[in-house]
Amino acid sequence: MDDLGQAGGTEPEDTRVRAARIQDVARLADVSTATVSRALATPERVSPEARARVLEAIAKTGYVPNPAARSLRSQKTFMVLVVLPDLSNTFFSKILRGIEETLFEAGYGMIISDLDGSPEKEAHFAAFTAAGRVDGAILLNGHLFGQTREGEGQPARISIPLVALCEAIPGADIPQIEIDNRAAASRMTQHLASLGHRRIAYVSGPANNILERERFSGFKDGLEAAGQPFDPTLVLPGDYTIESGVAAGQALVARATRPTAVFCTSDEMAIGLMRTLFSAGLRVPQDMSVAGFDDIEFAAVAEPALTTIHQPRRELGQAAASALIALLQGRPSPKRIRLETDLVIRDSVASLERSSRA
Amino acid sequence: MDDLGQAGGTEPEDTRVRAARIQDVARLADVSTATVSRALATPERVSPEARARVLEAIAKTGYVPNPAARSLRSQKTFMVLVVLPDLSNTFFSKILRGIEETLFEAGYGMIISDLDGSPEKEAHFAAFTAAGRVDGAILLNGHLFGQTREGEGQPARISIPLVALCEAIPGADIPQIEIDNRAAASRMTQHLASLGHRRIAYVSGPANNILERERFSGFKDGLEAAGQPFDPTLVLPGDYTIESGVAAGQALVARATRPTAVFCTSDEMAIGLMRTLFSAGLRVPQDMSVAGFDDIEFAAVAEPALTTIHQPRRELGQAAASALIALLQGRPSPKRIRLETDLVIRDSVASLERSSRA
DNA sequence: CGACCCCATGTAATCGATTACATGCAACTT
DNA sequence: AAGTTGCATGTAATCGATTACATGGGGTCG
Repeated sequence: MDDLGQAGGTEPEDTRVRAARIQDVARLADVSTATVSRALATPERVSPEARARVLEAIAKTGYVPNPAARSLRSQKTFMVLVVLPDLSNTFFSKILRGIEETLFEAGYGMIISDLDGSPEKEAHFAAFTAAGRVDGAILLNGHLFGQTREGEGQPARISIPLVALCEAIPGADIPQIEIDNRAAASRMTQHLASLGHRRIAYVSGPANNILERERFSGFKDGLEAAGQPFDPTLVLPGDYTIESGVAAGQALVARATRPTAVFCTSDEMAIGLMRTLFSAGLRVPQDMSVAGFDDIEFAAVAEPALTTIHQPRRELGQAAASALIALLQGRPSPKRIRLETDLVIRDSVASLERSSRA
Repeated sequence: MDDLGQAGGTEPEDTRVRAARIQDVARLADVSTATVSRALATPERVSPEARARVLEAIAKTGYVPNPAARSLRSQKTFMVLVVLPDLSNTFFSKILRGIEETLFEAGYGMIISDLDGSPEKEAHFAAFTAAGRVDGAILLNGHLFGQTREGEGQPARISIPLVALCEAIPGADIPQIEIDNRAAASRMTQHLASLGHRRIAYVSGPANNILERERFSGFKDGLEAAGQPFDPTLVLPGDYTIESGVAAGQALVARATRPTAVFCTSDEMAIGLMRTLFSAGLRVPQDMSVAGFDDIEFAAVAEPALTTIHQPRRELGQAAASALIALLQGRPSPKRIRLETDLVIRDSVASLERSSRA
């Protein structure tokens, strides 16, 4: 309990001052605390003179309302929880930015929870929301809280407004903001097929992941639309990370007959996979075409520049935040928002000239 | 004010229940609220029987202490603000993860503020901390709050524990967690020089940025150590982004006499710059060597794989969070922590065989 | 000119947990 | 046996802002 030893102690006088309270402002402005509160919340209900005195007193004292007190009384925190599976994944950063921007404009703060695949953390944050520590949450992880241990002495569930972003949550009756993963994957597959590719490999996302299921369906849709049979041996497991792309590349390189094109369901995997191909002496797209998904910043500057599906990440974040804010303010929110994707054609996919007629 | 229209309304009964309060628990366990509080905060000060009854009641009601009330009374929020200049920058994501992990283990939540170069946002978050909404803050943006408009009716400044991460804050008497940017830049420069490079270009970070100043000093140190003169025409402006790397590449390509090596002070710029070189038909490292800084995930899988300075990003985040937690708990914290960097040699830098003897 | 209304403002209850202080009881000391 | 100590527990003040309700004064209407 030794208080000393803290960094910051060279200044002679203790600058750590007690924050000004509403009472201090009230006294200085010679009004009651109620008037101060009203001057801030409902200025039109306070006389101009009183308002002016209050504002002056606020400026003089540097008063900022104590959020804990305000929150205790009004049962609002002006905080939103953002739940995501992996904070260090590049894909999320721009989405987060979109969320943060929009929340900020509406006066909300953002608390981030990186689940990191840990059920304990999930339980913790479930309790966190239940404790009323946030007004709402944006879920990027594809499922609701507490779906784990059901039954038992389940206490009264506190439900706060939720919004699902990117990974739709099947059973949940909450706004879902997403792209049409299935259609996008189908489109990319057909693009590859249209360039003559007959042996198209698919590097998947994590099993049971909703995005993966959608994209995989889209992949099969695309093959079907192109009149091509689905070959399970051309499906390689992945989990959207660079490393899994590298591993998938190694698996492909080791094969006797290789696909002519690979559709990776994330750019990170595509970039990792290309790396492995280069190391093995293969060229992209001459020896193998590679397509990605997401259009992260590095897709455009990869070598070769990556053909991929563009996701409006910032807009996705903004849309999710807007939907949540609508709910928080008691306004209706659309149940499902689907933002448009684009097929971005760059240099990693080539037309298959010869031997395209198998 | 129409309440209807909200998503979530198919269930017949309203599941939104009032959360259990400490009084509910107290009544159920047949003790006072003080005992409930003590059973949680200081279990050893409560009889085993009472404690058991309290815990049972808590389990039954699903009680979670109201953080607003707790915070109001105890003047603690168990929240930490993380201030960063650009959330969508890849470099920060792993740092954030390190921070989040460590904070989480200590029971702290993380609020993120992406300043985005906006003074308004900065002012907002300054007020935010002043309002006691967080117990401490980790600053990744290289300066303290409120250094903008000084003077004026500066209200009593509330100071909370702060920690500077990555970008040291010159005057501030707070723990600084960083790497030795100057030494690292010098090392890379000497590495390039040792491979025979005599014309080494430097792509800078934003002007006035402390990192930039350090790295630039290191660059000059390195040249001096290698016995090379500093040539201002070989300094190209950048701001750590991919785009600025692309721009720097264009500037280089346009030159009559080009450098044989380029030291980019971020991997993102290096990757962007390489992209431009390829587009211009130049090869890396045969025609020009390129070095980066940071060792982000994509550095290892870039083509060619990027020679760079490795920063222990996760550890940096963890160290900053640990230092802050120490301060928050009244323990001393070292004023300055410098984590080790590594020179990671990959394929983007080559030895200059011929013409190295200028 | 009296009744009524509205507006600006003040008073005080309230949100829910923490904790200083008070109390009562049991065990121990001399 | 009286006094002391210490533990478990309860009572109630407290944190700071919001807001329902009360109040008083000025204006309007009949």
